[in-house]
Amino acid sequence: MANIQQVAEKAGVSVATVSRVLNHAASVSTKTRLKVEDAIKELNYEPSMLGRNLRNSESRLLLVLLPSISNPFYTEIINGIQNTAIANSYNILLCETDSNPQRENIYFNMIKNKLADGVISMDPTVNRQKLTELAESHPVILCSEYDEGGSIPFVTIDSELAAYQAVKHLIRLGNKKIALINSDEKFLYARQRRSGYERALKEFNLPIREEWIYHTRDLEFQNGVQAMRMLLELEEKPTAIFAVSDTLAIGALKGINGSGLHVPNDLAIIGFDNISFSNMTNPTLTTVSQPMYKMGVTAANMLIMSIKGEQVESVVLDHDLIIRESTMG
Amino acid sequence: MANIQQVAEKAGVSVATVSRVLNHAASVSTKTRLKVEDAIKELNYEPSMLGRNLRNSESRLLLVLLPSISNPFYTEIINGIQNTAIANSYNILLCETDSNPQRENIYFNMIKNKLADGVISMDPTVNRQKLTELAESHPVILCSEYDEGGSIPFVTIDSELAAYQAVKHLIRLGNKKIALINSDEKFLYARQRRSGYERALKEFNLPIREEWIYHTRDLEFQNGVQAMRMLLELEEKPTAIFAVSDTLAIGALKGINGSGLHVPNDLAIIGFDNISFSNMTNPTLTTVSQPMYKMGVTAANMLIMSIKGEQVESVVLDHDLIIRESTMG
DNA sequence: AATCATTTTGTAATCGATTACAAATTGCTG
DNA sequence: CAGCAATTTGTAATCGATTACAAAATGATT
Repeated sequence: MANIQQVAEKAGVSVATVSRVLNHAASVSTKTRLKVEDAIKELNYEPSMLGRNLRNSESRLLLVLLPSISNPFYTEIINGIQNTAIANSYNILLCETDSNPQRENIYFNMIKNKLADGVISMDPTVNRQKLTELAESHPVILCSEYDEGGSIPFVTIDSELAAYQAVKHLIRLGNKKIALINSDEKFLYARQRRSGYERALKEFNLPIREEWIYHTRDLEFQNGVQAMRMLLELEEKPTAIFAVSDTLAIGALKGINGSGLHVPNDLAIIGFDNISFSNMTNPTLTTVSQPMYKMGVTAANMLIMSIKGEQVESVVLDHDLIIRESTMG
Repeated sequence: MANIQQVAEKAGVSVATVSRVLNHAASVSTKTRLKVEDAIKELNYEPSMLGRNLRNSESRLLLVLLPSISNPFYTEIINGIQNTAIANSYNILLCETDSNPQRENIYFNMIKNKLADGVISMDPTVNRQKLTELAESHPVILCSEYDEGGSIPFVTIDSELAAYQAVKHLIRLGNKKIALINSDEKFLYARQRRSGYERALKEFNLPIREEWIYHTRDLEFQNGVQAMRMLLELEEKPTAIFAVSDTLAIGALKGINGSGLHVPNDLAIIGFDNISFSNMTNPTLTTVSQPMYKMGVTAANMLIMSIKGEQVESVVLDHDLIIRESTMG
């Protein structure tokens, strides 16, 4: 791989001139520009990002932190981020943290070391303290999960309201015994969705029963299967389920199918996220749709503004309740 | 962010000594080492990857190219890659190419520019010519999809054999009319799986009928639904389906369920990949299991060896047929 | 205390780019 | 063609690390 020095020699000019050609500086005569361009082509030269970044302190790379790529929820968000990034001549690097602090550290260092210009974090398990610290000197945006009262700009939806509306939909269908399959309430969205769930129940004077609230360890299908198994063993079984993610809801659906009961006739079920698979289940899954692509676009735009040094405001986007077969009993 | 210069000043030593401490060189006296370590802590210093990489021509970063993160097939492979990388103090960056040559280029440049030390490509649509060119001077490993007769080391399974066995299983169950839902045959795996399908049919003297072979554009669920819709409109309908990916098979399952037919009683179905969803469908899906985690581990090990300058040989791993409800008619 | 071997530290070049400033070239005018 | 302004090009410092080599410090031996 040739370097700028060799190009300069071949073209019979100085490295400064080559650099000017590379950066489309106006002050290069057509004649020398052509000479340099020929040399570049002949040597198959491409400028080193490393040298350039070191000098410029900019990489035009954006980091996207996510806990696990196995959750299809992130797919569309990433598309939105990527398209927006590319439109602004940035590129993205996906970083799977596996909720592992050591890995987080590595990626944080990439930011500190100017290997990347900014970061969008979608990892709810990320170390808040460290992220806040990083955000003091580097551009950081939170996407989907955020910090109440924190200082980092975020883009998200109103989880509480979405949960409230979902549960209200179940109540309107005549359900009085509604279970919640929640994830760990260390996550803000989990607390908010529980709160929306309870608000709806209260509004219709339905009791909030602890045994109908199940907390899963992760968001894998298997956790949903497990949750449903527990709920079906109760003396007083629920007639409807609200799960805080589609993966859990699909697991629950599986659990119900396995027990001989029927969805939606015996049990109605609502998920959250509208992942592509939620439309492939039998029956198809009623779910809350987050504007994932738009979230990605918004987060990327906010980050790019932030890199430019502009102030950015947090954004709350709209959601939709997508009614499908699993609540058409 | 402090630099090595400031640490040296604070500790009252030269930058060389600081660098030696950072790299655990033996020739530093305990006294000065402690001084330097104190200074590092006090200044909250972390070495710049940029400066270091520029000098060392090594980044300890591995690139993983994949066409789309929405395909769950890649999830486990990536886990294998990541764990292996970390065990060897490498890190990985996930690069979604979207089968877009421009994006590919960007990531190829990262390699050329020493922003990353090597690349594992899982993208069957990647530009072979360019990749081969890159592989002449940089470590490259192909994972899953590969090049027949190419020079780049790969890790994969025997797709032809797997398809042959899957179709033979359908034949043994008494099926005589077996359809193939294939993807675009520009992909090697698609040609191989078709070939295995045909070998099984021939062996049992069953006719190969073009109208029972459907080619999809992509591997999305929706493509499977569409394929099934076409197959069910045929005058002579198949009694069994072999789909070259679980996503297609799940889509097909959906298409069958929607038509009032029953799996496995009316139609048996086999997928390919054993993605986590395949166990969540109703009925659960019989499928060919690729040793995805192991593929990831193997590919990463091969790449790391290759970076070290060692010669590596291509590997073909074993697969399994996982028999579930969709073929238990 | 002088000598020499060994250990420890420092100096300065290097990686590949960018850019302020200086220097050279060009073009124009009288 | 001298003189000056405008344009074009080159020189050298810079970003932040590593490391060959030189220099200094330490310790052992006589």
